Amino acid sequence: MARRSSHTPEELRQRILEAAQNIIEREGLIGLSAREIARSIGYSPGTLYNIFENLDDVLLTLQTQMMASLVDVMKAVPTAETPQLTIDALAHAYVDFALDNKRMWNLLFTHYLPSEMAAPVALIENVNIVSSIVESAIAPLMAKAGKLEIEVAAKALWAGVHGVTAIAVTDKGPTLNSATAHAFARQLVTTYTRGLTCK
Amino acid sequence: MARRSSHTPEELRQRILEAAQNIIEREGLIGLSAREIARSIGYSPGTLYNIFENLDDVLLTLQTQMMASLVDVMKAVPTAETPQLTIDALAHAYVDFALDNKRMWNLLFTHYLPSEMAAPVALIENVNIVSSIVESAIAPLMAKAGKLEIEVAAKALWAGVHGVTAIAVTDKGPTLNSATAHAFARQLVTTYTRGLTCK
DNA sequence: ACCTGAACACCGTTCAAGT
DNA sequence: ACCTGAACACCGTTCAAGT
Repeated sequence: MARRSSHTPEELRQRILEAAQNIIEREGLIGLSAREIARSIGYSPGTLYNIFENLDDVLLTLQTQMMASLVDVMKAVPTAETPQLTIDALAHAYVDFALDNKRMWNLLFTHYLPSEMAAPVALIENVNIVSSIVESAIAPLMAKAGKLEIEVAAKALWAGVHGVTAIAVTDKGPTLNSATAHAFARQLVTTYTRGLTCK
Repeated sequence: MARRSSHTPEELRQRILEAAQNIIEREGLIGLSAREIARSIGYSPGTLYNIFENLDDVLLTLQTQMMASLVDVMKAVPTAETPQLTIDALAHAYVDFALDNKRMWNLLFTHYLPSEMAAPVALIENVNIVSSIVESAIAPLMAKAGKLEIEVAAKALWAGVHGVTAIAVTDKGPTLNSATAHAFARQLVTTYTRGLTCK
């Protein structure tokens, strides 16, 4: 039986990705399965494997899309009056993005690829773009520093903001959680940038 | 069949935990299954459920053990000549611990509990102990600050160190990875503490 | 009391066979 | 060309039955 083609391959691709995202949002990674995706779009399990290599490929595609959205959000942050304010705005946008997409954002960092599978180029490229946005924002505070020094300073700070976010989204503690994430990110950014500019 | 009792319940408990840890170290969370644990200790799958509630219970117990080791490591860090050096040593110990136990350390933060299951008290307690160790180390730098202010400053910094570690252990980038983690943690600690003490 | 192993309701993935 | 669905080799978990 077969050849229903009520959907083009691209449509099918999108429906699979949407279905996967909905399942993850609803039940977390534990609830996700190839068969469940197939059920929810009304196709047989085999169809998934005509379009994607396997379930990890679906997840990897979702991660890539997510990272692209993050880059869009970060790029849309306007340059503020001072570098400090720009960095603060970037951190705010980053935390917001994570809080708005907790489960999917988590996916970006918690799903370990089976080692045979390489991360897609687009994903790595976008990680670098996020880095470079922060570097551009931090550079004016480090007039005398070299390129490498700026890169290190930016990456250390951003890893820090990432850590605040990572702990906040788990909502496990009474102190650092979703409700207070922005304040903690600001504390980190403020103190760190003061440390950079202060002798 | 049954009643072999070549092992006491406590022995069995330990063998299950060890087996689980070995599987995770070897194949990651993906390779872990109740049946695989049972096979590797030479018991039937059902036996696992005499000792643990389910597989998540095994994982949670492993997380608790891991967190207890981390606390031991952090407590063993001696107070150095200056608060900055003490904090740096604590960060170094934290990063080292994570690098020495990459997969298990990851477990501490990446395995989402099914929401019906509460984190064990011992686990939460130990998270608080780590916090308080950092707070004690940072307090001398903030003589005029209140208790709450110190807590926020310590938690923000530690979340930052955590973020550096989290990105480093994935070994995905050419810049911030296992080989450079210590340097990035130091950069963060140095700059942040300078920001704290500098007006 | 302790342990088994069959049973149930699931998985991911493949691929011959249908239209 | 596209899709199916049976098949294979797995899961987690339960629980009657055995010693």
